[in-house]
Amino acid sequence: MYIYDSVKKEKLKFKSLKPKQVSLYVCGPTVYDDAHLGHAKSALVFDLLKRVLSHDNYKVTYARNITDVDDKIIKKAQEQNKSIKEITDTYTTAYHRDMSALGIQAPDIEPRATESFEAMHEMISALINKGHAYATPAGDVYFDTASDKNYLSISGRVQNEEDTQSRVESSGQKKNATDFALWKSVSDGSLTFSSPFGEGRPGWHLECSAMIEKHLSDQDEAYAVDIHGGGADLLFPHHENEAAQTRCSSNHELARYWMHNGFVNIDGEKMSKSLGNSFFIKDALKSYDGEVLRFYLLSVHYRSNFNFNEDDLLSSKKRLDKLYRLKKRLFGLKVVEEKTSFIEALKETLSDDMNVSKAYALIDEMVSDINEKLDANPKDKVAKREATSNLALVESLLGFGLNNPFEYFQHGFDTTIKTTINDLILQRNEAKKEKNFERSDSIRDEILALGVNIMDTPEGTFWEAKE
RNA sequence: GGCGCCAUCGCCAAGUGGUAAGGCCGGAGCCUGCAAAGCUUCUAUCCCCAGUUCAAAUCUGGGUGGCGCCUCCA
Repeated sequence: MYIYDSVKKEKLKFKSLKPKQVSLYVCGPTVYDDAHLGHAKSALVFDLLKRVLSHDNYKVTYARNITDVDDKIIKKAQEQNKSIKEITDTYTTAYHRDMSALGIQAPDIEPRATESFEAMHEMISALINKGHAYATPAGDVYFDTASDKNYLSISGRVQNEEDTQSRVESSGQKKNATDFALWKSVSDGSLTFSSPFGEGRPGWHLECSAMIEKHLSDQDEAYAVDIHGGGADLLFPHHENEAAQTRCSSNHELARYWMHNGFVNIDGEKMSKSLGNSFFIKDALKSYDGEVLRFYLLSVHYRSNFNFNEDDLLSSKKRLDKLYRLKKRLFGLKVVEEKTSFIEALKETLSDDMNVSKAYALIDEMVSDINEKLDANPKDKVAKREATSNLALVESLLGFGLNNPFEYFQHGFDTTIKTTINDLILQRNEAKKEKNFERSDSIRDEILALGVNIMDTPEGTFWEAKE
C-alpha cells in the first residue's frame, strides 16, 4: 500500500505501527444540518481506504466522530425552538441514513463529543501541568502555541506576526494570536458542561485529540494513530491544533500518515450556504440511485477537487450501466471465487494511493473483454466464472454493482408503470411473432414515449429507464 | 499580504523522466426484421517561453490562467 502523506507531501510506502493492524481516525460531521456532497466525498474516500486496507489483510479499526457540541448546533436549536439533543439526534440519524444510501459502511467506532468529556478534561489537565496551556482571568483555557516548538509542522505554515495579528481577532487575554481555546467559559445558561476548569464548553479541536487517545491510541507507540484523515480545509487550523494538543499532552505525535481529500464544488463554485448552492445528499438521492452517486463521487482521485455537475454525473452513470448490463448477462449465476489477473490488477491499482481512475479503466476493459467472449460464445463457462469472480471483487472492494441489475435500470418507476410497460412488451412480442413489424414498431414507440429503452436479447426482451 | 494546489482530446479523467490509460460525445462497420444493447474501428504530444537531459506531459526558472487555506467548514 502506498499513501500520499499530505504533511510530508510525498507518496510513501505504508507501514503500520502494529503488524497487520491499522488505526484510522477521520473527522466526521458537526450535526447541525443535513449532510451535503462534501461530507459524502470525505466519507466515501475513507470508506474506500478501509476497504482497500482490509483487502490487503489489515485489521482496520476505523473511528469517525460525531461533533455534537457546537455553537452552530445551539443556534439551530434556538432558531427552531428545539432541544440540543433533538437537533443532534435528528441530524445524526439523517447522516447515517445518507451515508448508508451511498453504500458507506459504518465505522467501527463513532465517538461523540458529549460522551468524551472525561478524556478531554484529562488532556486539558495534562497540558496545563506540562505548561502548554493556561487559564485566563475570564475563565477560558487556551493552548499556548508558543510553548510547542513543533507548532505549524503539520500545515507547514510560517509564523508571521504582523499578518496573523491583523486577521485574528484577539481576545486580549491570549498570550499569542494563534493560541486556541481548549475550554471556553460559558455562563449564559445556553449549554454548558461542568469541568475542573469551570462551567463551559470544550474547544472544537480538543475532542478529536481526546477521542483518539481514548479509543485508538497506544501510549507506547510513537504515533497515536496510523492514519488521520479529513477534508483538505481541516489541515489548518484544525489538524495543526489537534496535533499540537496530542504532541504536548502525551509522548507521541498524532498520526503517522495524514490524508486529506479534495473539495466538492458545484458547477465550478465552492459549495456554501451563502452562495445558495449547497447540495444535500438527500436531495441528490431523490433523482439518483445512491450507488450512482457513489460511483460518480468516487470517480475522481480523492486528492483532486471534484467539480460536481449533472452532465458529468450522467456520463459517469453510463459507465456504471455497462457494468450492470454485464451483470444482466450473468444473472443467476453462482459466484465461484477464483483468482484472475483482473483481481490482482485491481487490488494493486487501488493500493497505489487509491488510483480510482485506473481502477475504473480496468473495470471497463474487463467488462468489454467478457462481453466480447460472451458475444463469441454465449456459453463460455470460463468467461462466466471469471466474470462473476471479478464482479464480486468490484462489489466488495469498491462498493458498487450490488443492486439487482434489472431493478437498477428501473430506478424511479413505480409498479403501475412497470406493469404497463410489461404489458406493452408482451403485445409487441406477439406482433413480432406474427411478423407484424408495423404494429410491433408502433408499440415500441409507445414504450419509448414512457421514457424507457427496450432491448431484445436471446434471454428475452428487457427494458431500461432512459438516462 | 502569507502558505499551497492545479492547467493533458469537444467534455470527464489517469499517467509525474523513456516516447500520451479509460469513459462520455461523434464518425465508420459487425450484429439486428428495424432498433436498443454488445463488439470492432477512427479522433490529442500534454497552457506559453526558456533551460537541464541521450530522452520531459513528467525536472528547473519565468510567464499566463484557474482554485484552495489563512474565520466555522468535509
